[in-house]
Amino acid sequence: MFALVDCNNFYASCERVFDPALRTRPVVVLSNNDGCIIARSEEAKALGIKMGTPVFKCRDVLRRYKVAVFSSNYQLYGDMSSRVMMTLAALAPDIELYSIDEAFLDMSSFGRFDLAEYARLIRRTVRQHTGIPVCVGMAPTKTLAKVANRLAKKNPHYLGVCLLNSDEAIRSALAATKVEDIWGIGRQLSKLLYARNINTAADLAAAPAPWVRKHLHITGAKVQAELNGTSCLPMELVRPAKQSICTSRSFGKSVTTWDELHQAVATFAGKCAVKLRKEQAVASMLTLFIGTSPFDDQQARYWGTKTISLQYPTQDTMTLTRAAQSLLDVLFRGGYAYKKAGVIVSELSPAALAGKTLSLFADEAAADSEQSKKLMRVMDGINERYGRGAVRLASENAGSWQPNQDRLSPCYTTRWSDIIEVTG
DNA sequence: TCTGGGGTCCTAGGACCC
DNA sequence: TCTGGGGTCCTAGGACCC
Repeated sequence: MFALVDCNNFYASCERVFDPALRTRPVVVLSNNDGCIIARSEEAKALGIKMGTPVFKCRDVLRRYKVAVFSSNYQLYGDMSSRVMMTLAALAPDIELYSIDEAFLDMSSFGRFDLAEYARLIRRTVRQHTGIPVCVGMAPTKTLAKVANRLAKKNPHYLGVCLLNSDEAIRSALAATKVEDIWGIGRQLSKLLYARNINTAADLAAAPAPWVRKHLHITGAKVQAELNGTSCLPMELVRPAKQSICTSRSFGKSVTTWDELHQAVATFAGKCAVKLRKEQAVASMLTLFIGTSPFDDQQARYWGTKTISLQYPTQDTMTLTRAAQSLLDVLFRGGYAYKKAGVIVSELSPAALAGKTLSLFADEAAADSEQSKKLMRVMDGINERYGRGAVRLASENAGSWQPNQDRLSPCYTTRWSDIIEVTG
């Protein structure tokens, strides 16, 4: 048996934990540039506010119903997430951290427990330790546990727990689930399935396997097998090493000058370098992309992307920044209103192995120098202690490209200065 | 006026090898 | 007239997830 524990309306719930006055108000959380709605409390959902709606399209509703609106505060959500996960890890030994607000638990060794009762215990404990409401779905495969969790969320009388442990329970759960609500079946595949009159999870489970293999490929075949009770997706107890790392942002205002774009690109490359060092990895490739708004029909459009392979695998801020900026020199075209840019580092390998193979060309460095490593350690140490950006490259400048974040809540759990009242 | 960010996996097809 | 068989690697693009 697998359990899927999923936090309810996670970002909205995080904001609520620290402000009881919000408990009776609808709450929404916005995307990075305060552009779209990416999390909604139940009350906000009831107002008809859809996931991903641009804020400017629902401004009236937000105002009329006094909806509490927040910029996204990933420091807060990340910290709340680790509290939830630590609580779960104490309740079940084998846990897979699936996303910021979800975890799978391996329940196979809980045979002598009343699973429904244990699920309720999980729910109570997480609520008590963190203030975050969660739902628990349990079933013989991960995909069925997802189905169960969704039912627990949707039907209030389940009281946040749904256990699928009999053929009968599984059958009726599958019949009550549309194909588009199955984990692994997205928009395109749903369209294909509906066209074949395969409408529910029960229909998909019963569809001819060769047809599924041919049209939904190997991933769809696994989904079908999992719906039929054959577990194909094992627990991943250790997080696999990252294959790529990306830092990208939409700009608060359009950027037209090379200078400002240069600053943004340096900042994104610098953030990638920090993430690389946190991952203890080095990168061999770097990609830069820059572009105009895809929504603005009045302005000329441009989208440029270019990748280079680095001379040697690196995690050095200056090396990566120089590489990104050299790509910008190639990609930049004057006369456009740029709205977005990003840096991706890829071909990652463990930093511990870097430089262990000799360069073919003896006079070229094959890895970051000791000096570079020392400098990066010091930079990271200072920024850890005094806050992000306390020390940085001069080229990483703030500018009008910075995203809007007008409604940011305090970092209640990670920053003293945000919660200490200054009384003079 | 105003539209997110960060990932993974799979497949098809081309280029190339012997 | 008749023109093989069996592979690998790489990349772009599409699909999915949260």
